[in-house]
Amino acid sequence: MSTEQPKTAPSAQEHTFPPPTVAYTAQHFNGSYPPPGPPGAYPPYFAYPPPPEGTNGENGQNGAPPGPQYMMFPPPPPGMVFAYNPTQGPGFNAPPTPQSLPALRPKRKQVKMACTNCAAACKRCDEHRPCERCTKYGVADTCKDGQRKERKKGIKRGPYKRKNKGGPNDSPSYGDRDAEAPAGGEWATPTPGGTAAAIQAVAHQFPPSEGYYPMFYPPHGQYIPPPPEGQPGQEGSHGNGQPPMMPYYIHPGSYPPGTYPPYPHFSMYPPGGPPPQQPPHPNSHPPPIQAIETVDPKAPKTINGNNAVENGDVKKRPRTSKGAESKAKKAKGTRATRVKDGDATGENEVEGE
DNA sequence: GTCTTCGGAACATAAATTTA
DNA sequence: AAATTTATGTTCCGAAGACG
Ligand SMILES: [Zn+2]
Ligand SMILES: [Zn+2]
Repeated sequence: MSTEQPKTAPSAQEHTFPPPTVAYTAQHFNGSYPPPGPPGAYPPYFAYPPPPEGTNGENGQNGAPPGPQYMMFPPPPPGMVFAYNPTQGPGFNAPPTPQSLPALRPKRKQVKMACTNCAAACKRCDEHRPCERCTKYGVADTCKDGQRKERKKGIKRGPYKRKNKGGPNDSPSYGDRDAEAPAGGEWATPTPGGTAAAIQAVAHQFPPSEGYYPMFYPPHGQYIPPPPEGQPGQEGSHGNGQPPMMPYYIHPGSYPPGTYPPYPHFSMYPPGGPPPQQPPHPNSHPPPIQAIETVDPKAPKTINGNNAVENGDVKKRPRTSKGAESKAKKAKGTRATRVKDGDATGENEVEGE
């Protein structure tokens, strides 16, 4: 893979599944996905680290990724998610590629230059003058373009790190919206309302950690209820299109050393043991289906699962008193002059008034 | 509840660096 | 020269405060 993020991808063992606060629905998975059970009982997907640099994934032996049934290979294109197990790629052949899905989210567009009022208010502007917002607030007369200051030149930088684009084993990071389609065509577009679209929605809810790719299992199999509490979960195998095709946990510690990625050991239950409670009777009626958007315009920030508020840490914001937006009050100095990092030599000032 | 304010993620893109 | 990476300055999302 390439592209951004200097972060270290967690190992398969370390990977934790996001909590399935499910919104993916049975109807999108032909009625058998997700399997019934308490929240958190099943991971929504499997994730594996990408193949190490310099390997080509031919046989799954030392240093190379294993076959398609275990490894997403070829790795999913950026911002894409495979709807099914890939069945084709270097080192193996089978029916055509699985369906891939377009980037999860469109980029936010912004105007080249916001008017001073909008900039001060940190609100969306448009290219009209007066802009819509100023008109709405009755300050059309003060709707003017701000002035973008010139970037400073002559600043020395350290060496650039190569990002190795287009190498034979290069595959972009999941969520990379800028990646190009592979030679020979475009990314497939999911049928709205179809399984692929549903999976896309799932991917949206559970973005994989950096360096990981999501892998979803289609509901070809039937649901196999978990064994009674205290009993070990049934091991699952797949790859031949056989059931059960449902989420299983990857068990750590069962990897042959020296292989990559380690052939995982599947279980219905997480390494910690079976889920605390029994699911409702599997034959009971499925829960009500809610519609899921293929592309949610406002989902939690970031697609790559970094950033955001760390631990529910809420930080207080100092308040300035009174302000006026709603009327033809006063639009002050542009907040756009805020300087985030105060280490630059250049200084800037609010241009008074 | 509505409205304003603003922290900081997301964007856009020029400058610096590397490569052809 | 072009291609690529990085940094800088910006926009504006979304949620915290203010305020009935
Ligand atoms: Zn405006
Ligand atoms: Zn305006």
